[in-house]
Amino acid sequence: MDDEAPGLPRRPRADGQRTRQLILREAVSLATVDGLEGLSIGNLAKALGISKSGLYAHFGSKQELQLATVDEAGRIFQAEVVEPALAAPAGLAQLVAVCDAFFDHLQRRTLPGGCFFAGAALEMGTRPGPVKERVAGFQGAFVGLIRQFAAAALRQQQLPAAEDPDFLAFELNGIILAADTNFVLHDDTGVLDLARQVVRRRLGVAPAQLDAGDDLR
Amino acid sequence: MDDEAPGLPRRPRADGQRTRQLILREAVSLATVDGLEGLSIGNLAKALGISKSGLYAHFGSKQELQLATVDEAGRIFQAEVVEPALAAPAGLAQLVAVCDAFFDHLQRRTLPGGCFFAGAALEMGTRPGPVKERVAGFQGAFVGLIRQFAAAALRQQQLPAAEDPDFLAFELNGIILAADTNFVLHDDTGVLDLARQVVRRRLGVAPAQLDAGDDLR
DNA sequence: GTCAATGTAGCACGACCGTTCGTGCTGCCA
DNA sequence: TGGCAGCACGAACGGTCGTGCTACATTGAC
Repeated sequence: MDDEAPGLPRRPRADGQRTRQLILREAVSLATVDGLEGLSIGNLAKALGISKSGLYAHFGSKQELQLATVDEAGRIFQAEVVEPALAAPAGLAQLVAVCDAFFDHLQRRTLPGGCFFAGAALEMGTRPGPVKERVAGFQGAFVGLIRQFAAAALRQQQLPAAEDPDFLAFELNGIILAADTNFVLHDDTGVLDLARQVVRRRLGVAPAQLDAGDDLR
Repeated sequence: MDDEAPGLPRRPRADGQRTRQLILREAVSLATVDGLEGLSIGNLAKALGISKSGLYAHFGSKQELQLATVDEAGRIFQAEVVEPALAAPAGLAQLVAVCDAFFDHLQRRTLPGGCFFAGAALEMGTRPGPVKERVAGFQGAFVGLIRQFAAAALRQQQLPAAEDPDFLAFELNGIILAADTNFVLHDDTGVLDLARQVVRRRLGVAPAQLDAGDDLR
């Protein structure tokens, strides 16, 4: 992931890495609003209160900044969506949990422009290069995770035997994308409630208590 | 749709309207690659072999160009997706037809960057203004159309009575978005075959003959 | 405590952005 | 057929883009 050319012994200082981390957090946020390509060095530096060249010292080029931003977005997604799902019991519950974690992730508004990867996938899909490949890698890994959950649920006979893990993963990924698109477009949390119900109805589990015990407002 | 400020009696010439049409077609194509915001006057003019100012005579501002581009994309979508679906018999067949028409639309590669509205919705969702509103209008109308088809199929008892038109429209819209995202990202027509199967399995109709009689290559 | 490495700033560059201007050319209607 | 509005052009505006360069401040290791 964070490979470095071994010929250049770059030994970053402690505060430098802290600044780099702050830059990347802000970069992920801005990228969900302006896009990964529309993310500009000047805007990013202004939002952080540092100079363009000060920022530029951390990343040799805009493409390196984009790659590091994708990785940072992956870390956030891992912490906010994947890990909560992995904490759920394997099988059908995990399948529901990963969708709910995604909807919670949106509702929490960690990122101002919705899901980073949904936007980045459509934006970079038409721009071949290492950035697109990295985005595609994360997206493919996530769909693979859902398929893995679905296969486990099938093995535990918590789903009809006629179900197909690939089909199911495709559908659930679609529900997730539809939720993100409609949420971003209409800024209405009711979309997320609808999505939660759709997931449960599709998987044949009992509807959740949407108003009990969640402090997501 | 094509409203004009009534204070200025603009009486366009025939060749002017033809040029304007050529500009908009190219604008829609470029926008699916560079995004609606990344679409630049200079690039568009260069692609058309005309000057920036010559192009600018047709649209007073970039926003007007964007609005007209969204409308043109809507016309293309209407002709390529909606009208073929409307030609199918009402009910379940229409529900399948609208999805198939969308997948065909992608496979035909009318636009180089996949579905215009899928990209525009995610891109403009974070940018309030008239352009976002117009995109949201088209997107909402399309989901409404799917729901209408679903309701008709339910009325004709071609679907289980437990199905809900809103839920179904949400799911099918999701399948469509997943198909577009994966197709754009991986440039693999196999994704579209998978999507066609997913739709049929979900709706409980017989699998299509994917290789018989379609000249889509 | 010294010193080299690292972090940040300021400045400037060429290119491109959206936009405006002045100026011809030309299809259309009176 | 004359006149005029629509069309297209080249040039230029102020800004911002990504990207370099140099200079100074800060830091960590010896």
